[in-house]
Amino acid sequence: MITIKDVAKYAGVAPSTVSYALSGKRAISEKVRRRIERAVSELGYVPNAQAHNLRLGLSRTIAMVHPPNEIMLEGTSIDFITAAAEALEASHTLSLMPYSKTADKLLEAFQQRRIDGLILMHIARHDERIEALKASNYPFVLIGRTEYTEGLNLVDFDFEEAAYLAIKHLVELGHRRIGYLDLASHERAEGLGYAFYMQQGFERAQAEFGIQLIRQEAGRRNTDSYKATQTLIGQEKKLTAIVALLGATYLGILRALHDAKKHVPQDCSLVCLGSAAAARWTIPSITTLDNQLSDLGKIAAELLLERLAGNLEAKQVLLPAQLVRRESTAAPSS
Amino acid sequence: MITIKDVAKYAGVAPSTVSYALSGKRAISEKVRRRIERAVSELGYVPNAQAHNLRLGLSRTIAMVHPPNEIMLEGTSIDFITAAAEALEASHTLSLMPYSKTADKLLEAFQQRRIDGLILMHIARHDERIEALKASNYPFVLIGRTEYTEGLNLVDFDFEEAAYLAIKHLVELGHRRIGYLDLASHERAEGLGYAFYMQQGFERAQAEFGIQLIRQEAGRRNTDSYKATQTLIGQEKKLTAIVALLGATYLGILRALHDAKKHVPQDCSLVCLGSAAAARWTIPSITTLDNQLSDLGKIAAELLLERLAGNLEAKQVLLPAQLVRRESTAAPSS
DNA sequence: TTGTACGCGTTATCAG
DNA sequence: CTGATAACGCGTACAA
Repeated sequence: MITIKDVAKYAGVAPSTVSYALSGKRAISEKVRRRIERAVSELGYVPNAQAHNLRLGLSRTIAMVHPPNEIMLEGTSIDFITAAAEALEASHTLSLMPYSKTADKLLEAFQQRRIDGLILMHIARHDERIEALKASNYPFVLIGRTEYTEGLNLVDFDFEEAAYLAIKHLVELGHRRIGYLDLASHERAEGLGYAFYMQQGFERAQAEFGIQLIRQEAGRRNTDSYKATQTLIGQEKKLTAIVALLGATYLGILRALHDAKKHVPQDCSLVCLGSAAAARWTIPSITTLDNQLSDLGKIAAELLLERLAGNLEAKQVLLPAQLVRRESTAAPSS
Repeated sequence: MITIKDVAKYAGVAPSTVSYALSGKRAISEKVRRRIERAVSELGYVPNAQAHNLRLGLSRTIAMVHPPNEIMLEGTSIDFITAAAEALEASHTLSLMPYSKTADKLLEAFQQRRIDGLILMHIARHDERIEALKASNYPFVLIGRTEYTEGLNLVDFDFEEAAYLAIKHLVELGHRRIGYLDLASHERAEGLGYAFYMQQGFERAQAEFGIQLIRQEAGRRNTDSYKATQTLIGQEKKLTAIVALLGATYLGILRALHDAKKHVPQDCSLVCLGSAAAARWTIPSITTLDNQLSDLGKIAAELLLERLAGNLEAKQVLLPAQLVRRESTAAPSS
C-alpha cells in the first residue's frame, strides 16, 4: 500500500508538501509540483479516505433507513433509493440501515462517526426516533411528517390533498356512495403520517360535499386490496366508486371487481395512488394521484446536503398531489 | 467527543487497558473491568468506528453498483437492494455506487479503502469492469454472468432454462407460431448476459421442437412492450403465443392485445418473467417464470461475506427457473 | 495483570 | 514557498 510518505520520499519532499500539492490549499512551486505529480503517478498513489475522514472528523456518508419489505407500500421501486444516491453523488455515499423502532441504533451510528446524516422514512405521527434525534442535534431529514414539524427538515407527498382531490373528482362525476381502503387497524395504531393525512383529506371532502364515505380496512398488498374490495362491494350494494391511496395495489382491486362481474368504470369507478409507468397500461387504465417516489428520495437528499453545508433553516417540501384522469373513472350509471 | 483516553483517565488506567477490556482480547481483573465499565457508561463513550477501521485496515463496507434506472428491468423492486443490506447486517454496511462502464471508479473505491467488497449487476458478456477487477484481486461478486466465469463468484437467474421452459410449455399446449420480445439491437450490442442466455434457451427449444420462433425487438418498459406487441401481431397474423422474459412488462403486452381485440389466452397465449406478487392479479393472471429478485441480492451478499471471510473457492449459484402456470396460457384455438 | 510506545494515513499549525 | 511536528482515535507488540 502506497502512502503519502512513500510519495514524499520518492519526490524528495515532506509529506505535508505532498498533501498541499494535491489539495491545492497552498501555493506550490511549479518544479516541486511536477516532481510530486510524477511520484504520484509512478507509484500509483491513492489517498486513503479513512485517514482523511478521521482527520477531518467526517464520514462523508449518509444513511437511509429502509423499512422492512413487509411494511413498504407495495410496488415501491428501486429508484426511490437510487435517486437519493445519485443526488448525493461525488460528495457523499449513501448507505442503507435496517429499520428499528427506537433511535439507539441511529444515534450510535452518529456517535461512531459512521454517518454524517440520516434520511428517515415510514414516519409515525409520534415518532420516538425523531424526538431523540431532535434532542441530539444530528442532521437528519424526514420523508414523511410527524405531528409537530417545527424545526424539522422534511419532504412528503400531500396525502391530504390527494384524498380530497380523489373524492372531489368522483363527486363532480356524480358519485355519492364512495368507499375507500384504509390501513388495517393494527397498522393505524402506529400512527403513520400518511394514513392520518389521508383521513384528513377524506374528512374535508365529506364536510364539503355533504357525503358519508365508507371505510374498509385493508393492507398494503394486492392480496389485501383484493379481499377488502370483495368485502366492500359485498356489504355496500349501492357503492359506485372506490378510492385506494395506500400503495399501488390497484391490480388486486381490479381483479376483485372483475371476479364480482363489476365493470370499471360502468359499475364502479376507481381512483388509486400510482405512477404513469404502470397505471397507464392496466385494463382499464387507472385514474391516479401521481406519486413521484423518486422525487421524494432526491429531494430528501438535497435537503440533507443543504443542512450539512450549514444551512440551519428548516425546509419542508410538500409534493403536490395531481390527479391524472384515465379510463377508470366515469359518471355512475343510474 | 469522548475518546478512549478520556475513559482511561476517568478510570485511572491506561488507554490500552480500556481497549483490551472492551475487546476482551486479554484478561482484565474484575476490579479494573468494573471501573472501566462505569467510566464508559458515565461518560457515554462510543468507540470511533473510523479510527478502529483505519487501524485494522478495513472499511466494513461493501458497495452495490446499481445501473441507472433507464436500463434497469422495469418493475425492479426495492427489496432487491434491501435484501442484500439485511444479509450483511451487523458485519458490514451496504452502500450504493452509481454505475459506470469502466472499472476505474470501482478500483479507486478499493484503493481509497472505502470498500471491502463489491456487488456488480447488469453484467455484459465481455465486461471491462470485470477484467480489471479480476486482475486486481479485490473481492467482488456478480449478479449475472460473463462469458468466461472461471474463478468468479456469482449468482444469476437461469434465463436459458427460463426461455426453454416457456417455449416447452407452449409447444406442449400445441402452439407452433410463437413470438418473443427481445432487447433492442443497440442494447443487444452491449452483450448483456441475460439476453444471451435467453437466446440460447430459445435456440435449444427451436432445435428440440422443430419450430421457428419469431423475434421482435422491444425495450424494458411497458411502453416498449406495447409497441412491440402491436408490431408483432400486425406482421404475424397466425401468431398464437408471445413470450417476454425481459422485465415485468406484461401490462403493456396485455394492453396491446386488448386494444387489438385479441383475447388472452383464447387468441394469444402469454408467458412472462414476473413474480407472483403482481402476476397473480392481472386479468387474466399471467403464466410466469418466477424470478426471485430479492434472493439474488441476498445470495450475492452471502457469497461476498464468505469470500471476505477468506474462502477463496469460487461459488456460482444459478437460481432455477420455475414456470408457474396461470390463466394466460392455453391451447391455441384451431 | 497492566502500562508504554508506536503506527495506521492524513492534515493543521507553526516555524523557517 | 517548504519542512517538521503534533494530533485525529484506536489497537497491539513489547516490556514490566
